[in-house]
Amino acid sequence: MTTVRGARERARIEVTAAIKEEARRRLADEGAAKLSLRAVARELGMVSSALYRYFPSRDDLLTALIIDAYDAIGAAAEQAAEDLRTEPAAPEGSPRGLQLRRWTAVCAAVRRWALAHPHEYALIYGSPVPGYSAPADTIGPASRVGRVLIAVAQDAHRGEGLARPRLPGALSAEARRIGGELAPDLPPAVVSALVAAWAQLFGLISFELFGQFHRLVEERDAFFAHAAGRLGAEIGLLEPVAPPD
Amino acid sequence: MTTVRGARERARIEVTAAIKEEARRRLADEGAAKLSLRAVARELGMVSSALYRYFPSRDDLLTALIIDAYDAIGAAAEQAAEDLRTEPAAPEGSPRGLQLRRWTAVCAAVRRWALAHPHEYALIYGSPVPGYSAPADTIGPASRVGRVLIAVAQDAHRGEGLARPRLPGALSAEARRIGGELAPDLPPAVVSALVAAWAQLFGLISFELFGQFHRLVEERDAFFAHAAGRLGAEIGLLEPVAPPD
DNA sequence: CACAAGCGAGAGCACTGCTCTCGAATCGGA
DNA sequence: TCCGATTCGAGAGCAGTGCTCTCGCTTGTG
Repeated sequence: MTTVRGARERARIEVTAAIKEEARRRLADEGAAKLSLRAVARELGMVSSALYRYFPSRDDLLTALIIDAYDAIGAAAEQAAEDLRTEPAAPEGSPRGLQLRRWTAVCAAVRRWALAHPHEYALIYGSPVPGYSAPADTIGPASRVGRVLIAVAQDAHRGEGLARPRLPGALSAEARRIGGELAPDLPPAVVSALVAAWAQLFGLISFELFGQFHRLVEERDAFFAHAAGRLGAEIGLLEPVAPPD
Repeated sequence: MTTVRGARERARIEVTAAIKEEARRRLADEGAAKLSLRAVARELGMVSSALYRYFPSRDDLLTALIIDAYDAIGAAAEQAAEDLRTEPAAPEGSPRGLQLRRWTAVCAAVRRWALAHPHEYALIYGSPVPGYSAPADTIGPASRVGRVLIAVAQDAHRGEGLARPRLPGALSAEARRIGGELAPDLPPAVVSALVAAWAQLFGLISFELFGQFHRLVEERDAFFAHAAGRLGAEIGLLEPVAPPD
């Protein structure tokens, strides 16, 4: 990619990384709202004004953290999808069963990352920060998880097809437009269901993480796994055999 | 309820209301993170220290706003459910169809309130504020929307029943526990689906409100209506007639 | 080698949440 | 009616914040 030209540039990269690292640490301790540039600088043994050589404002630091967080949660999702790209050991289970397992595995990986990095998750999927509107740099990384979900749906569709009821007229055109850019091979009904499932997935995670399930849902792993499976069913990833009775 | 005893108490109530009103105004302008007690006090023509007679800290002011917001969005949901308690004009449509319409109407009302009060919505369903853990006063108001969703499901179940596939073992006991407190008459599978649908509903709303649908979903009313209908189907609120082919 | 660019340090400004003290207004009981 | 107690607004003050500007020192480049 970009090559390091000299000692100055190398130092700049290292200091930038150290600032983000320390900021992430303080973020995990006290949350985004209490994250202060001065405290980060103090902890790094530099004076606050020096930090402005690396990030022009507090919002720019937060933006960098947001991009990193999107990348990290996207990488977790991609890794989970990659791990199940081919049938592992057990030979039983149809290809469609495999894609459903992939789907729930991706959902579980996203949730796992969120539980492990609650404040970074809140940074990207909680309320947008003060008067802050996402700059263009974030939209790429922000779509990584969505792209993984699309890829799983595409693999399943290439396998044996995803059947969904057709959509109301207005939505059908909309779904065709969305699908045209992201997944031209998928039926509009699947595209529409995918977008909804994508949002709903983060609804489940956010409610768990932000305390709405407090004293309500206890068996959270099982609850989430089941709900993720239902989301998969909603986009057409059905279990191969429907158990009779 | 509580009666006003004298001029002092009446003044206190009025000033408290004025502070919250002004705080809400500034909240809508600049978001929760930039809401400052001093600015509120300044706008009200009082000195900042005087404001502490009414709210011991900034977090307490935010807590009051949170409770009000939960109450407002809960009231919006309750109103929508009440409006459709009995079949309006059109006589066609089975009772189950009515409950599905009630369900989507409640979802739409919640979304409408969120779109009209984005910052207040972010306050309650966005990231929890700085190191702030919800005090006990909020859990009552926080559950109003959920209770409305439960009530619609209960009315539908009393009508002609809600059929849901049974749950995996671990979840069945969990759903029975949850249902025991909130809706003893509902089958565990419905309870479980309700909790998931509740979280997923706010996933849809949050993604729209927090900009994740930017340049992705354009026909948002139609998209949401359809997704809310699918959520209703997920708890067993099926359309009376399944269109063949 | 000289010039320019990058960098850290320090001072400073306007702002914040919050505390404390001090009078004035108000209330309740005798 | 009066008087002590409570409540309240005003002001000063403290520690902390984001951010700017200036001043030298260091480092890379022509």
